[in-house]
Amino acid sequence: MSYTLTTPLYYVNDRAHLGSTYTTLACDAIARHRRLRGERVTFITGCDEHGQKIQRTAEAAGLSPQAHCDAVSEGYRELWSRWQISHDRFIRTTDPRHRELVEQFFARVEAAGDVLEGRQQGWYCVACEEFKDDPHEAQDPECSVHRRPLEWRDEVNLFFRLSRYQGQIEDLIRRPGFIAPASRRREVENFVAQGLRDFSISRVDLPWGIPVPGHPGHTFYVWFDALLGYLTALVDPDGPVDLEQVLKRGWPAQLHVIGKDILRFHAVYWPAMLLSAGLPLPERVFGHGFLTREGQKMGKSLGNVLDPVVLLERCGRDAVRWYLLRDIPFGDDGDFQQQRFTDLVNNDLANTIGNLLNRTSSMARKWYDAAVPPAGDAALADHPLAVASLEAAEAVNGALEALDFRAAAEAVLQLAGAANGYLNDRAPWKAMKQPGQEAAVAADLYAVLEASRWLAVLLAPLLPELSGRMLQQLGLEPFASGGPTDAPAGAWPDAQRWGLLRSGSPLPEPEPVMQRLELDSAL
RNA sequence: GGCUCGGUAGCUCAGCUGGUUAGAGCGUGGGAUUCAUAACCCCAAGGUCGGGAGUUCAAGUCUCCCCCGAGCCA
Repeated sequence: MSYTLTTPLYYVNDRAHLGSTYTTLACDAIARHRRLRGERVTFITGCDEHGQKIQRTAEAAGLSPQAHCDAVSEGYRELWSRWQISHDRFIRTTDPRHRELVEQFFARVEAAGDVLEGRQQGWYCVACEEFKDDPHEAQDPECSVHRRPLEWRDEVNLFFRLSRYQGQIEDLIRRPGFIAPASRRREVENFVAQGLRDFSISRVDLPWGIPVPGHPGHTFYVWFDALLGYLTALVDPDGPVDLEQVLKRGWPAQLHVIGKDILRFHAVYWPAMLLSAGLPLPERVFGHGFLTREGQKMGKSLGNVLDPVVLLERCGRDAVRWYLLRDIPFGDDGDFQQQRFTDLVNNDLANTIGNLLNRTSSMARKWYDAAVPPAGDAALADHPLAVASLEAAEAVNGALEALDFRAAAEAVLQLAGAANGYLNDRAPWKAMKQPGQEAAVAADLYAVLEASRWLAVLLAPLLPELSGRMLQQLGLEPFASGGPTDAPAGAWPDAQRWGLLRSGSPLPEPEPVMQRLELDSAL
């Protein structure tokens, strides 16, 4: 089984922000889950680097466009590395290989008769890189999105014959699961129902772009070139560029994760382009929501931008991943609230899960020679915690399959709650003071340690690092989920069996696996 | 202005095709406990389900209008 998923190719107009970090973290969790299940994953991310907006941003900074792109895309690379994102490919649309692929793709589209020449006249927003439908006679119109003046353009452009694919696109978006979450589908359906219009795929007098072969003076419209980055990413990094090759390297993608604002491009334009070029279509496009902060939009003008680097340094990867994945329904908009962030991280991770392992391991070490106690009856499959563990595993696997991180996290917490409750009911610290209770206490502690092992197993896709620390605390090896080479196929599913923790195996001295957050000042 | 999605306890959200006293977690208050990261466990208070009208024996759940938020298209 092979699974290809993508983040958007981030536009290098500005540095990475919390939104792109959120998207990328979510994709990372999906990629890790698939790898743990033994699938061959190709996780693609990268940068979209062409367009007039980039050119002007670079000029404003006194840099060449290339230097600007190099700097910003390097910033992304570095950020993903700090977050330990497990992407397999990082594609830049300024990569010379990308240009070759775009040329090959365009040749197919042109051969299919889908490239038309047309005159485009109207008001243009450089920030959107789009023509607006404002009337010709409008006086100093501005872009409703960017509140910046529009520029008058009158040029001959190349158009992609989108109208030809009306029927096929209608069929596609009707397909259950193609547009996710399902609540986003109708919006696209209505858009398509209005009738698809050919859209322009080239610009004239725009040096910072890929030249259109056979059409001097034209460069490709950024979106046309950017979407193709998903294909370039799959081309063999060392061999010659061959479009046909992507079919053997993971295309079609199983999943494009994007922000809800660019759903139309991915669910309508992109599939039509692929149809024209005779390539198969992606299986699913998931449009997630946006993040606000303390109820307000984040923005430079408000000065409330949350820098992912600061967040990482002050709080750590596990905490941020947990908060974003566990508290924000994937697909909906979410609000980053510092108080809630600290509350959830401390409660769930430090207290409920971390402390459970800590208290149990400490008792086991104290009374059973610093080792996993004899299991006794606790090894049986009908032990209450065995049942609870199995249920949690089913819930986690199902939820992750459905991209419902929140439900997965809740299932983990439920198991942790059950284990804490069990411990309190059985009160081994009391029983231990009675004579003849050693075997019963041993079984209870074994059961809770084993349940803790399950917690670590189930957390592996969501919080690989915490999972690893927990396993080490139990004297076990962490799961590798970060790359194609280091995942022994089946190790993770195999770990989902009750009673694998071996009695008598040594337990290291307990150390808190999760530090509580103490955030006195604002981030 | 049009389309789409959302507006349920202080906070984040569940509530399937309308039907007993509207649920969970966090936060708050109280109790119990000491194995543990002032952790864990138990209990409680808190909501006229954005507003208004309507359909129905019965509406958070259906219809219409309005208000607020988000995205898309104008």
